[in-house]
Amino acid sequence: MSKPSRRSRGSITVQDVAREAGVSAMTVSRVVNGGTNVREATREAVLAAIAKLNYSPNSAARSLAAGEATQIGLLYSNPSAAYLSQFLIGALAAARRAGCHLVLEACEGERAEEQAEATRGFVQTHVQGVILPPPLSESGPVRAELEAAGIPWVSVAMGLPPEGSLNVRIDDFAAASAMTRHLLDMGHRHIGFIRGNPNQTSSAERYRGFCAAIEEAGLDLAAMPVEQGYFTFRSGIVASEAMLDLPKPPTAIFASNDDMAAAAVGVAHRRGLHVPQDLSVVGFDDTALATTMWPELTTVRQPIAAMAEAALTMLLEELRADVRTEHAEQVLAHQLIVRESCAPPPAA
Amino acid sequence: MSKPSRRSRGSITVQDVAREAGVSAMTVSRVVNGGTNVREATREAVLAAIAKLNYSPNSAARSLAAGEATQIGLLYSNPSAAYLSQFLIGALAAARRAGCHLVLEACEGERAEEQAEATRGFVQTHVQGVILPPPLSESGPVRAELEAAGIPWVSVAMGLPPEGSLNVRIDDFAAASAMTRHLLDMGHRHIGFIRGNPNQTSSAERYRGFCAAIEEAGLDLAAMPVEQGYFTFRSGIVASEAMLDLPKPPTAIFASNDDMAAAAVGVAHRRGLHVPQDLSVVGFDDTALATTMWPELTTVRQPIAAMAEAALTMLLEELRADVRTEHAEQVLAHQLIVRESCAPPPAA
DNA sequence: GGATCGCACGACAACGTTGGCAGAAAATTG
DNA sequence: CAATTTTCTGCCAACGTTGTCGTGCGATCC
Repeated sequence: MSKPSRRSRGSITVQDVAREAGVSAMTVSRVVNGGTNVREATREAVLAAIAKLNYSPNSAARSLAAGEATQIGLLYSNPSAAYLSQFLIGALAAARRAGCHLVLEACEGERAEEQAEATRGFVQTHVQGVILPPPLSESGPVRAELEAAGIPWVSVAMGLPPEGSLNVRIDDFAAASAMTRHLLDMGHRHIGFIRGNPNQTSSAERYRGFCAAIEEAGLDLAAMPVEQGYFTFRSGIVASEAMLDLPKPPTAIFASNDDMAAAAVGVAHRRGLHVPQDLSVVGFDDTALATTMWPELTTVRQPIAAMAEAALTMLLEELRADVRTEHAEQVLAHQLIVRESCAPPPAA
Repeated sequence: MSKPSRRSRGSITVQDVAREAGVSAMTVSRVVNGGTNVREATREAVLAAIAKLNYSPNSAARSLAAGEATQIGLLYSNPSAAYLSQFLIGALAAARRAGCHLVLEACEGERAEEQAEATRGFVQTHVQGVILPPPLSESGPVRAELEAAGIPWVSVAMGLPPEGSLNVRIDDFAAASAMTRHLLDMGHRHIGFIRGNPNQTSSAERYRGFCAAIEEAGLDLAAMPVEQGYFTFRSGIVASEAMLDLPKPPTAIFASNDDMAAAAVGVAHRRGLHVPQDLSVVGFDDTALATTMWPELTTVRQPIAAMAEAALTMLLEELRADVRTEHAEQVLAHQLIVRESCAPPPAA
């Protein structure tokens, strides 16, 4: 007579599987994780038992026993909603696989003190590591605070990460020059560039990529109109207005992100310019905005979810290896997404 | 000489706190959770010890010992990115508090078989409950599959949830009539309405709210132009074109969501109409889009994150109480957000 | 004033898994 | 074929918490 345990959830445990397969619980555990040093016949028996009982390991027990990191912080700010949701999807997938919890903290303000404050929230909640999506990946106060607390972090999507930091990114430089070449290939010779917020190194890298492609084509960089933007829709309006007010406006505008590109399209429309017939506009990021406008935007896609996954994985590896690794950097592939906002320049 | 445990993470445990406070571990546990049957003096001693040692409970151990639900599914589809990110933020906050994991599953397709397939993914991963944000909250196949597997679920943001279901929502009817009254108060007497996707009951509720406000004002409902939309930007373009092609176009357009409202603004601009001077446009949802357009959109804000939190909390309560509760419904407050896309009708 | 009650608290076991070790089995070698 | 190595497997304890039950103590009730 086995009296049912007081707190039985009726779930299948390693013990059940072990009994079914005629082995010990430890062997089941070995098969489930990695599975070194298990005879093939044994492994198959265990796998069969797992399949038969439809066993799935209890992640709480697992992380308790293994003593692994369970709380990973994610500090976000100024969330381009589209970016954030993709990022969370990727991070959650990796977190579940690793059996760890994601702790979100919002950091709205731009001020150093606000950022430091939000970071201290993490220190108090005992997160073992932190993921920093842009733009906080570049925040001095945040990083100083983490450094002081001895909490490792991974920066995501920095343009030019400092040596010795953990980071995941795309090659902003290469992506921006590829996009510029796309415009050049279409025949544009007078291309305006709207820069991104200078508080992010990716802005500089994108600009550098633009410049490199222009010069490589043998054109005069100084002749290209360049305006300063701040990644916001509003700043894109100001920049585009300035650019189209020029005596000789460009035939194409390359905005450093989609929001500013959308602004450029809006400004053009209000001036009676048709996009892309009269003016080509391209963006960067491929957020949801790129397809909720007309015409749909030619842009650069970042593999956001994959970057978040990579960041979390990298962070966990760092935490598992108790020795501080010197430098881990991962550069993921970007993709040029050609849609309808771009055409050869008007014949005139 | 206490020899350090082999797997010590050096973290503070209940034992440490208990020693510090001169009580037993169990008492610490009681203080931390609820804390019934603890003398005030003891409680204070424990709290002091907790503060001193900066203790925070290990959630893995907690959920293991308490045997609580640890995997909650979240099936999303067609994510308006802004909606999804807000939703995830809320769900994650609640999940962490409860110490449970969020399991995401994407369901892209519209077809019944695809939806059933995605749902079966949950059944196999042993999630104990599922949260269904719109539009899947209304999906027959998904619900049938969950019903068959005996997995409880919570629907979020249905317009008119069926009796006996767990759900969290806002009052779409009231929100839509409030918005309509806002337009009426501004002096509009000829208001066009773009309906939402008929596969969601919230579409019908919003339309009902519009109708009620119109009739309450003593106006002729039949004189108001109504077009069918599908919550997409594209469908909004088609509907707005049709509406503005009318011999007597409306002075205001009420779109059932922000995407379609953005489309209406775009169409107006291309026709040389100024928003809001020549045409007022209002939306619904207050997604990020509402502020990345010009003029910024007057719309209805749903407390998305709060709804997600409420849904998860409700689901966990349902799971904890092993008896199936009959009916739990929670209606959260919406908010009318007045921005710049709305003005009195032109004097003409 | 003794029996009873209720409250506060502690000891112990259990949750489901994995790490360390030791023992058994198989493979290799002389 | 015996000795030795290597590969495989099982036992026990530990991870940090909470549930159950029992004990001690002061208050309450006749």
